Amino acid sequence: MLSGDIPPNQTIYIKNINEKVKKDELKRSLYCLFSQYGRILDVIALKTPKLRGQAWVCFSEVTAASNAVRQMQNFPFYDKPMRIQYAKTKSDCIAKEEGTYVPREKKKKQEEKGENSSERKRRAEEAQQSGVANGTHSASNGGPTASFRQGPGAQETAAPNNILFIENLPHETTGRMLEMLFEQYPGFKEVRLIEAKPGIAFVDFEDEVQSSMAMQALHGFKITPQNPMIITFAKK
DNA sequence: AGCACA
Repeated sequence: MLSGDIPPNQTIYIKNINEKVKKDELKRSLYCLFSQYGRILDVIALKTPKLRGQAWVCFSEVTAASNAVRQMQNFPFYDKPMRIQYAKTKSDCIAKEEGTYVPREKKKKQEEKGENSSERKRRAEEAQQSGVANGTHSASNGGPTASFRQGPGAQETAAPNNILFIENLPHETTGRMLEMLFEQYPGFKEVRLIEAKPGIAFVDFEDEVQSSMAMQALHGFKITPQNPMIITFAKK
């Protein structure tokens, strides 16, 4: 097995993360970056001496984790190549979804089975609330959603050009986050956030062919479940 | 390098 002899897991373990980035920003960026592979149940990052520079991203499907491990391997994230493996153990959020979550008691190894059933029932009830920014939509599997529609009656659309206009961004979106999404595509030049208008941005590419590629790939990408990116060509 | 669930 290429990924260090660890069997596939719904959760990926990421190391070699730039330790300078704040925990909260880190979680958001990871969520942003990895939700192209599937639904994310939780993102875990701790800054304790033992755990800084590492993170866990829990997917609802193992296949999503597998694609993420392969395709994002060595991805330059905050200037450091990510090292990605499957997690060694099952995440709590996954166990909760399955109704098999048992709160760890001490420093013991986690037990596989043998808990009393009232505990189990109580846990299963809590299983519906998961972490971070998740949603109950089904789309967003195997890549950014590409729901392209240019309805009639919509406002006039600008001719293809090298500048993309991004709307419907969560107000917390940072330039860094957008950079990480768009710089994957050839010809990327820069992201411009508009101070006065949160929720929108411009992204410059070398030419309109390259901007089109990025648009097709990222239109509808959900930064949060409520925020599919709307991408059009900027009006010149 | 380091595998947790504040």
